[in-house]
Amino acid sequence: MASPRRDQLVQTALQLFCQHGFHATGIDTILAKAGVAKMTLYNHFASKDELIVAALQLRQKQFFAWLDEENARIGSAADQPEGRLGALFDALKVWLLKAKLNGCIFTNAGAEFGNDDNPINREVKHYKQARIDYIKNVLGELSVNDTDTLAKQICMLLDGAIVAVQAGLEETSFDTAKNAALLLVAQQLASK
Amino acid sequence: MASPRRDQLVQTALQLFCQHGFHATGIDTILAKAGVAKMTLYNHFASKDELIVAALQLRQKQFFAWLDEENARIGSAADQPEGRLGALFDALKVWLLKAKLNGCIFTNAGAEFGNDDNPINREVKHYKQARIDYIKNVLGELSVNDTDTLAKQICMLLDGAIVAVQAGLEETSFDTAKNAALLLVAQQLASK
DNA sequence: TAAAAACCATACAGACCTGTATAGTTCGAA
DNA sequence: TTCGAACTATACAGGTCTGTATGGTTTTTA
Repeated sequence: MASPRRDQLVQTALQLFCQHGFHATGIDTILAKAGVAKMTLYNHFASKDELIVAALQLRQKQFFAWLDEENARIGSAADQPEGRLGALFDALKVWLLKAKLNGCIFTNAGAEFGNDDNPINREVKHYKQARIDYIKNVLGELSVNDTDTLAKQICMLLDGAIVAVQAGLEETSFDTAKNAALLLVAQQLASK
Repeated sequence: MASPRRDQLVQTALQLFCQHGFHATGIDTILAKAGVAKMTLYNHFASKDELIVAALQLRQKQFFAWLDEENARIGSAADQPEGRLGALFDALKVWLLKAKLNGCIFTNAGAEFGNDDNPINREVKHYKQARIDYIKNVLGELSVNDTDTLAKQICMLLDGAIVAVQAGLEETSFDTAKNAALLLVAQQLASK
């Protein structure tokens, strides 16, 4: 399954899909940039859609690995609930403003591939749910009530901020979202 | 400028773009469904991109006209701030769950057309800003401080909920977003 | 060292895409 | 009734797309 050519393909594909979208990125463009022959691609993947799924899986793996690192780093530096979640938001802002990143690739995939039940959309759903679960876990350590609802609201604020930045509104949207998230957390802590 | 054929084209295009996205919807598909000849299209529009812009403008016009109606209807029924904003959210939920609507077409357009400065993205940005301004105006009547930040946060929650539903998560996401919005408003009112 | 697996380069099939060319048709207004 | 504008129908140019066929080359493995 694993192979240097395959990895090269998936990484290049992910990068190009992020920049230009899925339909707008042709197989030949990916192959040229990756320096891989077309037959090699179709030896590893049955179709372009399979390559897209692999690229989404790679992104998810990268993202949560990065999130674990950041969380560990923050965990030892901030004990206060607000500080911890706030630091996570700050880290996410850096991640999301990374060069040539056009919004959230999972949101973008959902936009491009209709609302039917296909492997790509399943990957999107899986990512969004995993992100909620991750935040829920962080909140759980903070001993807050109704972590499920709160985690969902935080993720909504995050996705909303990404959409706003992608649309060309101010990059301070991330901070605005962060403030809202902290207010919601504070309210939960107060009502406990 | 106005013409029955042109209107038919833009309406049909809007519907198909909503369902299947922009790249995935070909000119011929639109023409067949609209029952219009290809030369008629290129007599009214210089390119497919111009048709896309026209479709986005139509959607924006429809949306704000509908929003005005709902707002007027609500305004006479609910005087309480929470009731009014909550009713708006409930109305938006109905609008957004309308059949065959795959997320927010403006968010989708932003996803499909990179992050360069083109007429399509300008339309997206214009819509997102107009929506913020509208909410800000509603909040203004409620005499709340810092309406700008609050309006942006509410719009983020809305876009986040749309993304969540589009990804296949629960439709109750709208209610979860609504609750968060109401909490944020209540907090503003309390701290005044 | 010999066989097997992975990969490369090129060409191409077949479909679909946007946009144009051309000629005929409907239909309202002067 | 005649002129002109808007529309239709069809064909096609030129490009791009995914995916396949074929045959040669490199690399790994036994």
